[in-house]
Order: sequence, then C-alpha cells, then structure tokens
Amino acid sequence: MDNRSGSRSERRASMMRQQIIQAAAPLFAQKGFHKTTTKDIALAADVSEGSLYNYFKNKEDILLGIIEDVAQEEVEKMRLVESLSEAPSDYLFSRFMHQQEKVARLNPMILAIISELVSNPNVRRRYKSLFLSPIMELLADHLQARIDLGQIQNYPPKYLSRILISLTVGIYFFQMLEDDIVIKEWEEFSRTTVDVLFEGLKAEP
Amino acid sequence: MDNRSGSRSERRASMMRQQIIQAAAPLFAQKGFHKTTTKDIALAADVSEGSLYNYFKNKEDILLGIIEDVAQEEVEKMRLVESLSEAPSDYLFSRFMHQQEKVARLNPMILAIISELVSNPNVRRRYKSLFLSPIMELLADHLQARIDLGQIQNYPPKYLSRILISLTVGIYFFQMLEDDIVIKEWEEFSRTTVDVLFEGLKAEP
Amino acid sequence: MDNRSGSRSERRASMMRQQIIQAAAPLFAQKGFHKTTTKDIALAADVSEGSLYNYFKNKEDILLGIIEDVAQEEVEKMRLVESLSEAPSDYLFSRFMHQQEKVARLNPMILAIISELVSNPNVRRRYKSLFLSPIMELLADHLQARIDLGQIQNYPPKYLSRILISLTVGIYFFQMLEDDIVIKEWEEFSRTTVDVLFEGLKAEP
Amino acid sequence: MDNRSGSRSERRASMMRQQIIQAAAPLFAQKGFHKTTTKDIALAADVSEGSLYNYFKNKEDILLGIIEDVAQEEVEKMRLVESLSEAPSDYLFSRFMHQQEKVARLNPMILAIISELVSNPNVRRRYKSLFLSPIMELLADHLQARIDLGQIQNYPPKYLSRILISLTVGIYFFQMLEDDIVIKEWEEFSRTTVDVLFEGLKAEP
DNA sequence: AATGAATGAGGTTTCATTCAT
DNA sequence: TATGAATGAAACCTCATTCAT
Repeated sequence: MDNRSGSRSERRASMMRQQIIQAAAPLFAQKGFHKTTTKDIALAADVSEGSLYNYFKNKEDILLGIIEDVAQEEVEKMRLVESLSEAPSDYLFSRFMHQQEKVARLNPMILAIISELVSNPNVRRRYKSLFLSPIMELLADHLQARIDLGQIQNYPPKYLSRILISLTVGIYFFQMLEDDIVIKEWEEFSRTTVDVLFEGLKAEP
Repeated sequence: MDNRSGSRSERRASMMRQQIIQAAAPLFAQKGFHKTTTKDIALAADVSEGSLYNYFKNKEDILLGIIEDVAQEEVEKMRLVESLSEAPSDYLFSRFMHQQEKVARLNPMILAIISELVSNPNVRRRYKSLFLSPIMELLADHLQARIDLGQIQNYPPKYLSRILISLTVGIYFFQMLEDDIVIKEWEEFSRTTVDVLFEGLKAEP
Repeated sequence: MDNRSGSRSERRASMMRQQIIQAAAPLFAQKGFHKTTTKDIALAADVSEGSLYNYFKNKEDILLGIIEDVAQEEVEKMRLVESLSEAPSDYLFSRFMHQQEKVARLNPMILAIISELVSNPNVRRRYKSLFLSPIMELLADHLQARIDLGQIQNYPPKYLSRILISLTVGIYFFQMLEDDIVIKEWEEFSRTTVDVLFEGLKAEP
Repeated sequence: MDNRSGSRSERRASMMRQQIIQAAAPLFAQKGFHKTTTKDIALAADVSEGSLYNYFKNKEDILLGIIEDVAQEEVEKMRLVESLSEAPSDYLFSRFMHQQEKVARLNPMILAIISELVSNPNVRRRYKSLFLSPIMELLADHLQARIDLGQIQNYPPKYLSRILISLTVGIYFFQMLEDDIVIKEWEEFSRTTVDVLFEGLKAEP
C-alpha cells in the first residue's frame, strides 16, 4: 500500500502488489471473480502465475487486497466531500450523489466486490471493516453536524446514513443493469432524488 | 411452474423442476452460484446428477429457472400490496418497506441472483425482463395514481420507482451484511425511512 | 430380416428391427458410430429409446444388424454382376468398378462400418464372415471360371480377388476424402484402372 | 517435432509433446480414438491428465499431432524410396509394396487415423494436407519420370498414383482384418500384385 | 410390447496452487 | 525472487442402459 516506507525490498514488494492489484481489478470487474483465472491476472500483470503467490496468499487474497485499496481511495474521496462543510446541505447531497455516480461509472470493481459479498464471509468482513463502516461513520458524523447546525431535521444519523448508502447501492445496481433511465437521464434522476430527500413526497397542503 | 395443468407427465416434469429449484435455491443463496456444485444440488433435490439435465439444459439454466419462479412470486406479492389502493400513502410505503424486508429475510435467493447479475448477461437479461421491469411498472403505475389523487407530489414516477427500488436493494444489502442497525432496529429504521420520504430532510422553517 | 415367415409377432418384430436399422444406418454414416446417440436413433426411428433394447441387445448390436443387412444386399448385387458370365472380362471389370462406385456413393454406411472395424473385434468378425468372405468367394469363383475359359491369365484367384477388393476399398477411401480426381473424373479414372488391370503398366516393347 | 532447435524450454515442450504422442498413438491404434480416454493417455505417457492440456488443446488435438508426426515420417520414407530412381520399375513397385506392408505392420496408428477420417472433418483436412496430398504428389512426379523414360505406359499419373494408393489402403485393410492370405502369403501376394500391375491380366494371345 | 424418466459411471476439461529450477 | 510446468481434484455434462408403469 504505502510504497514510500520500509526497506528497499519492502518497497519493491509493495509495488508488485500494486501492479497485480491494478491488473486484477478490471478483470474482476468485467468478468467477475470466479470467471477470472489466475492466469488471466498473471498475464495482465505481466508476471508469472507463480509470482502471484509471492505477494498474495491465494486468489481470494488478491480480492481482499483490492478491497483495501478501493476502500482507502473511496474513504479518502468521501473525506473530501465532507470538507465542503460550509456549503448548503442540498448542494452537498447533490455532490454526494454525483460523486457516487462517478464511482459507479469509473470503478466497476465495487460491483465485483459486492457480488462476492454474498457468498464469501472473508470478503464481507473486510468490506465492512475497511469500506462500509468508515464511510458510514464519516457520513453519520457529517449528518450530525448538519443537524446541530439546524440545517436538517433531527433524525438519527445512523438511519440517515443507511438511507444514503441505500441510494448509492441503488446507483450501482442500475448502472450494472444498464438501466436507461438512471444512466441516460442521470441529471434529472439525481435532481429528483435530492429534491425528494429534502422536500419529501407529501403533497403540499 | 403451473403443476395443475397439462398431461400427467407434464405435471410430473413440472414437479421435478420445482423439486430441483427448491433444492438449488437455498444452496445458491448460501454458497453462491459458483460454489454450489451440481452434485450439491442433486443431493439436496434427492435425484441423480444426471437427472438434473433431464429438466434443465445446464447449471445456469437452473438459476434462470429460479429467477422465473422468484420473479413470479414477488411480482404477485407486489400486486397484492398495490391492491390496497384506498389506504393513505404513508401507510402504503410502510407496507412496501415491510414487505421488502420480509422478502430479504426469507428469500435470500434474491441476493444470489443479484450477485450473478454482475458477471452473467443471461441472468441480467432474465432478471430485468421477468423481475425488475414488471415490478417497476407496477410501482410506477401505482405512484402515478397517487399523484393523480393529489396524495403525493408530482415527480416523474419513473424516477420515484427507482428511488424506491434503491431503498429495497439497500435493505437486501444491509441484511446480507448482517448490519445490526438495519436488522435489530428495523422498526425504527423503517419508520425513519418512510418519514424522510414523506416529510423530507429539510429543517422546518 | 425375413419378414414374411414366422408368426405374426415375429413378423412384427422383424419389421421393427428393419425400421430401427433403416433409421440408424444413415446416422452412423453421417456422424460415425460413436457420435450417434441412442436418442438420435430412437428419434429417427420414431420409437422410444427403451424400445431399441427390445429389438437389439445394445447399441453395438444395432451396428451388427446393419452389417448383416448391408452384407446381404451387397452380396446379392455381386451375384447379379457375376451372372453376366458370358460378357468379355474387361466389360465385367468395368461393371464391377461402377457397381462399387455406386455403392460408395449411395451406401456410405459401409464407411461407418469400416471405421468401426479398427477398434471393434465383434464388428470385425461379423464383417468378415457375412460380408467380406462371401464376396471374396464369389469373386474368386468367378475369376477361376475366367481363367478356365482362358480369358485371363492364370494367377491365383485368391490373390486377384484381394487386389480387386483393394481397388474397391480405395474407391471408398477417396470418396470419403472427397477427392476431386476420383469423384469428378470418375469415368476416366475408372477406365484407366480397368486398362491398367488388363493391359498392365509395362511399356510395349 | 524438431527437438534440437529453439530455447531449452521449447525443446522440453517439444519432447513432452513427443512423449504424449508416443504414448497415445498405440492406444489409439489398439482401442480406437473414442475408446481411448485421456486418463489412459496420461497414464501411458506418465504425466498427469492435466498436463496433457499444457501441450494439446484437447484430445482431438493429440490425434492431429499424431497425424502430423506420422505424416512427416511416412513422407520422408517415401522420398527415400523415390530416390532409387535408376532401378527398374518393377523392382521399385515391389519396394513400394513392401514398404507399405511394413508400415501397415509397424504403424497401426495409420488405421486409427483412417478410422477417424470418416466422422471427423478436422482429421480429414489434416490428413489430406499433411499426408495424402504430399505422398500422392511424390508418387505422381515419380511416375511421370518413369513415363518420360519410356519405362511405363503413358497413363495420367494422377490416376496411377491413386491406383497405387488404393492398393496400399488395401494392404492396411487386410492387415487390420487379420486376413490370412495377405498376411501369411505376403510374398506371393505381393509378387502377384506387382506382376498384374506390370503385365496385366489379359491372357496372352 | 412400449415407454421415457432415472440413473450413475465415466468422460473431458479447467484451474488454483505448488515446487523444482 | 521469479518462473511456469506439473499437478490432481473436482467440475460439468453425456449417454447407454434399466425398469417401473
């Protein structure tokens, strides 16, 4: 991960891990974890199949490595969004939505991870601890701050954050299914979502 | 599917398909499609491995068969919810949420399907045409009716239905991850979600 | 085989055997014995797979049945050729060649049989006793008669018959390989063969 | 094939292919292609079943590899026979016959190939292009030379070569059928064949 | 006598992982 | 440390044959 610290050999090893991860991620994203062979990965990473096992315990371990990477990256991005803390809340939600849409579009790896969550407890554990929990915590903190500022109503942040994550997962879901509405009419869909979130569905009296 | 019509042998065949599907579904749900072997399925269905292939073209075809079944079942349930058309809208959304939660709890098969969506175009096609599209259509029709009655605001139903589906997928997602909040505090989470949907997040002026 | 004798049920059985054989032969000819499934045969014969086993011990037995049939038929034809015993010898050889070419063209079953000879001793035995030996005997007798008449030279008929059979097998061989020369220039090829047989290759002094 | 050139690993790979081919050929020859299992081959070649697939795409590819090998070998031998170009023609035909008889006796693989020709177009193509066509070309060239020298009559070589090939195929055929005459009285049979070829059957006037 | 569903042995092939070089 | 050939377990699937109806 961090390839600036440690001895030279440690740095080298870290770079190799990166090289493998960078090669494996798009493969997993395209073909799924199970349909990607170690040979595919070795070829794409330009190393031998045997070498994979010098840097990762096994194929699953590569996926876990990817999760770590993606998690770090995404949590970082989330932190940046959060830093816009003076902006009005609706602008912020809009930012959040667009951020997630971009992720779904550019980082299909996340889908491959989600797809493995179902049947793989290790992946589940790792995903929760490195990815979901940190992000939900950031979200909840942020929402609490907004509540404290009186910008949004006083709902328990732990529920609100889960609602937001659900909307995010929904974006991934529709992207994966190549849903024309969510993809081609993204701007309107996104705006509607933010509006509903802020104004509610209830008809004005 | 329909095992009351057709000749005796057709009925028998239909029952065998059911028997196999009933056996395969929980396996796929627990272990995922790829980690479930045809041997597992045959054992669970109490037939020989060879017999599987008298009723299904191949392993994937069993999954497609399951999708058909689950889809029919769920679309049916959705129709029932919809029939409560005189109830106030918020009650209805509440019903919808609870319905979905029950599904997520009792029908983990859906997750296994979703997990295969990522890497399997056939599954994707079948899921969209038999499951997602019909349900979204029902939802959209229903929402339009509510809009016409002046019960909810005039947002495009095609976007609203996708927001609701996202919330549903979110439920599956958190169920799968064994998220303590969504599972153990389901009542409160559900109520909050419906409230947010109806009233919006925006602080009262 | 003989469906005019025996009790009614025996006649029926004999007809069923014929029906199956008639259906199986072209399949074996096209796809080969191993790539033809009993299901294929049952379908083509318009009987159930199970019924095949009421008339034949197993799949191999169907092939053996076909051999019997084809053998009978071909030996019969050979007898007819032989009956033209007053004709000049070269005309007769020409007839023989054309007869064999027609067989090769219309009865590709023989190739399927030959192809199984290699690996199947039962087929080999049956083919020899019902097909090859009778035909070689007829040939040899005939050749002996010609020799006695002073029409052809006094070579041992047992060798001559084998030379003729070799030429026949060659025809099958080139037909199977879709050899343009033997197929499209059949007339010339055939004439040349007969000429060589009669006149010899040796340059005139 | 050529295991003296290329890098060390290429040489190694080439030797392994040879090892597998050497093991598979007699099996195919004895039991036929279809009744020989990959397990049989692996056992005989003293490698694991999996390893077969490091050197051959699939089982058929092993057969194709064998064809290549046998073809090369036989074409080479044919070239040697041809080089005896000063010998009298009848001696040469005699050599040709004996050469083919030896092949039939020692290289039963050819029969297994022929047996697959019937039902397998790939085998057919490969056999024609690598085996039959080159040999027939050599034969035809040689015969033309003899004609030019005035040693044999002026028949079209393309027909003569096919007659000779037919006689060859006949030898394989009778060897396979364990024909007592051709096998035990080979010398006489062979001499008779050459005599008939040269002198013709026609009774001297 | 006819059926065709059920069987299960066995076939080919794939692939994650190991290990000698 | 890097390699990639070798492995072998195990997966999916086919199909000749049987047998209850």
